[in-house]
Amino acid sequence: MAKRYWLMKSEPDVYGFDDLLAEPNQTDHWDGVRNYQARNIMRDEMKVGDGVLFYHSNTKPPHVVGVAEVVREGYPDHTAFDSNEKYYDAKSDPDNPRWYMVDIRAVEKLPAIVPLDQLKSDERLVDMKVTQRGQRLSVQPVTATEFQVVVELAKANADAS
DNA sequence: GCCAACGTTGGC
DNA sequence: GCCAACGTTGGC
Repeated sequence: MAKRYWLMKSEPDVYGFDDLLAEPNQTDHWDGVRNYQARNIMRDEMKVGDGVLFYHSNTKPPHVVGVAEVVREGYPDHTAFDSNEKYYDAKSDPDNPRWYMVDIRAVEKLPAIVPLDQLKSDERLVDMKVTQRGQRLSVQPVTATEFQVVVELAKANADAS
């Protein structure tokens, strides 16, 4: 399977790219996803080595901030089993887990952020889910081309500033 | 802070 | 299995 690419959303106030950079080995597990579509992607589709665009939502402006990679494939999200956890789900049984997560490692913080407006205005990115109205999926696929374009936009932004 | 979009829940 | 009610996401 060729390397694939994904976009993962997080609210910077909750868990931002800098938090990932601060982790040992710049690696952490992506817990707390409680959406079946996103779960399926993490459980079934994300593979070690896949590229990830790290996106900050619910901030002004929303933007892509960095690049990460998948370092561990889907495994049960243990935070669903612990009633002390914010993301506890009584319906997820350790013998038959409902929720899964992956581990990602920060690869690089982009030299400049790429705001959502810029993603929307680039004709090469019109099919990106994140640019489409009402698209809330927190883990979504992107194409190799889209991934590359976003990285290039970040570099161009840095050069222009 | 608002609210549109969308996912989930639960009564029937 | 439908669908109304409700909760959440997330841009604006």
